[in-house]
Amino acid sequence: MTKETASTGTRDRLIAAMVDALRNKGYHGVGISDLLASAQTPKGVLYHHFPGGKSELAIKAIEAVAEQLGSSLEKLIQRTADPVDAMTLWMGSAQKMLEKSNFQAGCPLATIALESTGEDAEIRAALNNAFALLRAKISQVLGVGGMSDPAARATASLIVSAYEGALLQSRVAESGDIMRETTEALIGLIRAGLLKHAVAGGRT
Amino acid sequence: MTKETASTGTRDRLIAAMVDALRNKGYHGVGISDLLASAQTPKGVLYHHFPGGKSELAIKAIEAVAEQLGSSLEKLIQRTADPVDAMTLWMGSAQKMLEKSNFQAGCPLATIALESTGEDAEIRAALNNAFALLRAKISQVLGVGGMSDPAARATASLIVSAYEGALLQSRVAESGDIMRETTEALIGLIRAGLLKHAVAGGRT
DNA sequence: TGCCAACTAGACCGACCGGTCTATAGAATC
DNA sequence: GATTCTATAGACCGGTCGGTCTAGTTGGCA
Repeated sequence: MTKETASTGTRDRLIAAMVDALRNKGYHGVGISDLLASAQTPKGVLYHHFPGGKSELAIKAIEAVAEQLGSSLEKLIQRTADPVDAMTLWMGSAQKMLEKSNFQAGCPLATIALESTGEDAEIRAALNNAFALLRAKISQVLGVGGMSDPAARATASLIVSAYEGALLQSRVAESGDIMRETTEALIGLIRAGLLKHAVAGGRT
Repeated sequence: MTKETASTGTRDRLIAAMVDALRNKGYHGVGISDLLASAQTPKGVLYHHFPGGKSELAIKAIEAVAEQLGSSLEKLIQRTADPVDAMTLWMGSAQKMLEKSNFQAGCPLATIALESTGEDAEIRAALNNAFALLRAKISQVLGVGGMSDPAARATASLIVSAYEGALLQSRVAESGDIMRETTEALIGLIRAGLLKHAVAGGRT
């Protein structure tokens, strides 16, 4: 899909600008001119690389985020023995990014997810793929940690939900407290649940 | 704050239109003309009732949502003996609304929360109040259920996070599955946690 | 060297954005 | 009955939106 021509640079810069914008203001919050300015690019270039315009750029940005998010999650997992520790680190790193940006930069997927309507079918599909990938990766980790398949799936959904919801609340609170509390409660409960399973032998 | 004049009707209709819009498209996704059309109102009326324009209307809408959300949560609590059951019902009712709207109507607070930037200080303050109220109400319930204060606070943060994150994912998936899984995992873990505390006598 | 494609560059456009302004209708006050 | 205040009504405005179009520039290849 990536064209591998001489100047992938401009294209990548546009995608990066869109990702950044999605993090900070959302899809409808950015204008084309903002994107062009932050990518240091004139207008024609955008429609050369993305004939579908703003929405196509957004889709490519979503796909790029999914890819990057997936691979960074993968790396984290390989580096961390305990899956629950890995999840704690994951939440922590998101919080760190939020705090470093002075509570501006959230998840690039979340904002456009809420802005999208039923008519934005392609955008929603890309987002759904991204979230599904995220859940699958986390679910897989939990499975390795000894959780049954349906339990791992459900817990993965909870983790991603908590992640997004906590980022959202921390952003408007302009404080990391909510995210810290959420992580603490989530991880605590998961550990307690695992312990109980280990003791009770998995009886529900 | 409410003026109690003859025609609060128009004012309320505008607020309702904004709440609806925030649910479905977000703040930047709606135009003034959309709002006026769905409230069946000419332009001058808006700036008569809300001199601050679109953003003031949004703030009033957020406050209205907070109030309504708080009181419906209160009612739910009074009707439901077990606090954890109440939370299950709460998640369930949000899911029902989402499904009934064909996965268009999410939480009116979440979208504008992510769209807002540091410059939208008043909007963020209103949102932060709303979320804080939500967490406080839930925390209080959990306290009644026998949880220690810091644990109740943290768990309340987790519940609100899970609620928002699950709605978000379900919306783009156009399926209630994620929300169902999230609720299942969340409630299951909380029950297990309570059980463990009851058995172990609260040792962490 | 000449050619062609990919890419860069920005002037230009109609539509729509949020917001202001003036005019009017209706109720309340004297 | 005149006046005043609140509310309704919509024409109007400058600015910005996303998008199109044409012209130049560059690099690879025959």
